[in-house]
Amino acid sequence: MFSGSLIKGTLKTIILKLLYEHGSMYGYEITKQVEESSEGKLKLTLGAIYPTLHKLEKGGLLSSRSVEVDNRLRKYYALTAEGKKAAIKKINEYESFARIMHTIILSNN
Amino acid sequence: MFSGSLIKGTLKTIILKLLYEHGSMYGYEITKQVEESSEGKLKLTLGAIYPTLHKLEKGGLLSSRSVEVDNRLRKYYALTAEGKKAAIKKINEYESFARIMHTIILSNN
DNA sequence: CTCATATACATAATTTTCTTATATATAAAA
DNA sequence: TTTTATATATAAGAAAATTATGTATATGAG
Repeated sequence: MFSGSLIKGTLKTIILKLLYEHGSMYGYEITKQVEESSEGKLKLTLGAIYPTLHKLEKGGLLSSRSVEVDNRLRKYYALTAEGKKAAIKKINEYESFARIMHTIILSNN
Repeated sequence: MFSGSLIKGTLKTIILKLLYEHGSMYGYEITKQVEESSEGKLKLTLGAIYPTLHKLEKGGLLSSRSVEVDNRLRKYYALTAEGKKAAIKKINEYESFARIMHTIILSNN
């Protein structure tokens, strides 16, 4: 589980990407999905997820609808048209950044 | 130049890695090196570099010596024995994190 | 000769982003 | 019945960066 700080700056990218692929998800589901696809190595904290979802919605990138399941509320989020553009942009930015980090981290000079 | 936030959490790793490969460097040199190897795409701010170098030194990972060159001070930093261990650890952590991000970001499900 | 740019360090104020703690509530399993 | 899982929300605090500011020398352009 990393020293922690590496997750910083990538949370929005992860959320946007997951919603881009899955169509619509709720907060708790996002943490479970990441935990699963990382084989338990990356655990997103809900205290970070929820404020970020709210912020993205306020910024017009997400829309939400609340659904009652088993007497519990679930708030499903989905990308708006603007959100889809932002998702693609963020993913490209991450790829570009990862390439640079690869150059720095894996070079021997 | 990324939305900015992606650099967060990777600064220490970058510094430790560069010092690991170059033996010893000064703050300004680190920013130039990163700018060059990223083809101008990644610019580390000196307002982040200097406090981080001080912090790493205080933490025992770096040692420093000041050298006067052209009537200007240069503060060269190098890894301590502990710093070398930390560098290797940080690099491994980054690689592990990058692998997970790759799984999440580049998957279609 | 002066002004912008480059070199070189340092720190303070602010902002961004995340962690940890707290709160509420239902349901199932031990 | 108490822990674990599901599900959301927010507040306090810490961590890490950006932006702004300050000092100082050197060089090249105009």
